[in-house]
Amino acid sequence: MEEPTEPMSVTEPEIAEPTEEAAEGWRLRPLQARPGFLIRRLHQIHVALFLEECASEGLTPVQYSVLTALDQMGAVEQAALSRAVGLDRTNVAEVIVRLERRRFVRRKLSPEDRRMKLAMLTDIGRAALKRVEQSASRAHERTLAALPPERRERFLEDLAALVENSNSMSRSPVVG
Amino acid sequence: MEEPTEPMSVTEPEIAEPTEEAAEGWRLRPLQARPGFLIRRLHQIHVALFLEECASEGLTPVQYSVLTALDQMGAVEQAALSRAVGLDRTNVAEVIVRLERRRFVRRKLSPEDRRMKLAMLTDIGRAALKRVEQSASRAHERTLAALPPERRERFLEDLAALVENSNSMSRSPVVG
DNA sequence: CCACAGTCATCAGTGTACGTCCTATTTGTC
DNA sequence: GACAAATAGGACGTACACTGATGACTGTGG
Repeated sequence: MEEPTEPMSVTEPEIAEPTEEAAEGWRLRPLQARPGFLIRRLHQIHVALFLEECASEGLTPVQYSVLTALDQMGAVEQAALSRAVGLDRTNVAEVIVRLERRRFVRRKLSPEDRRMKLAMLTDIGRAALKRVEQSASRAHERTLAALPPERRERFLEDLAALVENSNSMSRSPVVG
Repeated sequence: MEEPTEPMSVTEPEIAEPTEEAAEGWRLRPLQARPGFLIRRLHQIHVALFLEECASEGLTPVQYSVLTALDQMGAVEQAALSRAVGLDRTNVAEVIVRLERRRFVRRKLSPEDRRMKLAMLTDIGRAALKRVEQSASRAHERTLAALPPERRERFLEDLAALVENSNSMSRSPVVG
């Protein structure tokens, strides 16, 4: 893939001030080289890869996350699920509804606290999760394929550090 | 990329060798350490930071991208804009409608090709973009704040490499 | 000159993500 | 036992992301 019509080298002499650059010089970069843009694109790409790999089961990345979390947690209320997967709580509710329609998930009122509806995997859901795991793995693999293995680990560490550092941003910090 | 060489037994003995790990053992990691999860979270976080920083102008990251692209490109049709910002074409249309409602963008039929509606920045839009750029920069800065400066550059390179490599995934590959 | 393939915009439908306001239930406190 | 605070879930509205389908228009080839 060639350069986008030579967007004039970003590494020009005088912007070399690391402090300036780091501090707030993002607008000196072309749009396509800014962190927000790249993160959005990589997210788009991973979702596309995931959907392609998991087309047979028709599961989205988020649905897969919810199923995985339920598999690990057993019967939980939506709020706990929300914290575990870093999903907005209203969104968790919607995802659960979809999974319930497909009989992957069942809900029942908690006997202890009648405010709660506990969600849990059904056998059908567990089987679907099992079937899809290899595909999900391939999607993850393909997402990182461009990086040599030793660079991947470091990339994931950086990713984790950034997420950890700003975990409290976005309504649903992950508490797991 | 080579094949995952078919580990075949899904019910493998639970412990993984490092080689296995790299190849396709993503499901052996906790959900919260998998690439897809981290990428989704970082995207959530950046959006939240961006919205917080740019609350005064009420612009989203995508709207900012579209304004920036229009500023650089002049009057363009939606399809070209879609390719430039890596946004789905139907989504570009929606974003343009929102920006048009706020008088940031104007549209007119192309005199040459009456299939096209050319979108362009208004003076109001240009002024808003100018006002918001510092805030957008801060959002970018905060997103990467956890990484020491020398690590940031490498992280962005990796990010760019991954995006470049899978650019054709997702309906809207970015063409320079 | 007309049929046809390709391009551009739009519409309808699904899913993710978040905010805000609202109700039901539990719990802490008096 | 009454009542406010806290919490779970639901309802509604906005924005992004993609698929598939349709209609308008263009530039060809026959």
